[in-house]
Amino acid sequence: MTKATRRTIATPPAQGHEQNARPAKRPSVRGSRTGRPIMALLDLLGRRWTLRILWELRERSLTSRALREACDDASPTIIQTRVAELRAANLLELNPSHGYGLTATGQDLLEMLLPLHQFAERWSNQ
Amino acid sequence: MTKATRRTIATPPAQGHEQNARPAKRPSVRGSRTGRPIMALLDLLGRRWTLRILWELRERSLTSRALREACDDASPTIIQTRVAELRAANLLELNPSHGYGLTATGQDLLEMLLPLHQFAERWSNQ
DNA sequence: TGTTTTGCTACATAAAATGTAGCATCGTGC
DNA sequence: GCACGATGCTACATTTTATGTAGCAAAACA
Repeated sequence: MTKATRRTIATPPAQGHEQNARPAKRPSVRGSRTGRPIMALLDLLGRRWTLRILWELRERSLTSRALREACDDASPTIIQTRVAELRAANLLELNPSHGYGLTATGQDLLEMLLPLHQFAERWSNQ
Repeated sequence: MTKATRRTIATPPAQGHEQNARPAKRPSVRGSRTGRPIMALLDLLGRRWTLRILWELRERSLTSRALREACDDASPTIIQTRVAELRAANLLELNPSHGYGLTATGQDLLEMLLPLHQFAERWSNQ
């Protein structure tokens, strides 16, 4: 691979601390090497099921199994992977009593995504 | 595959017309079968390079090659695939003189994504 | 005319996602 | 104590997707 090397740096791009998460296998984000956090964020959100996971947690926490079911029964492998990435990115946390939920940062992010709901309705009727 | 069957319905989910795009190989969106446009949208945006492509076109049109370079020299195969999907979704169009650019709908969508830039900056400094 | 540039594709290789099964742990009820 | 179910998470073989290189045909220049 001689082109854009992929996913080689930690998440968030300039953090330097891995609080709140066990070591994910690939706790990195493509684009973060450029020093452009937006690229790192777009890469993170552009991975399969990531947006959906955040969306499903928008108004309640879910256990890992419930989250999986909410995501059209996606395979546990990928849900665990995405959840680990999102925890490393400090967007998601595991509360032993309630399951997975958004962090304060994650809620900030989600608020920006909520308008997508209305857009999607318009878009589907075009 | 006995679980969630993937990407079987046209985009946007309820359109019924394929204006503005040559037949993409997979002009469909996972989740659209549920009748929940937001799921279809999250699936579309959650494919690799899709958010990045929209982002790179936020303030100017780009030729296919320029778009590819802007996307960290991603492989032409996937850029063409994503571009075809976005055209089928009526978010992106090809203007023979300027290259690829956002449609009016695409611009609507992008305006919702612009705040991500500031969020990303805060997020990377946490 | 030849030379670029364009949009796009072929195709072999590498990487990621899927689907099934199942492990270890923790709490609850008995 | 000890089943029992639910939880978080993992193994692994198969399928799907992405990558990287090369290159084609058509259009736009020169």
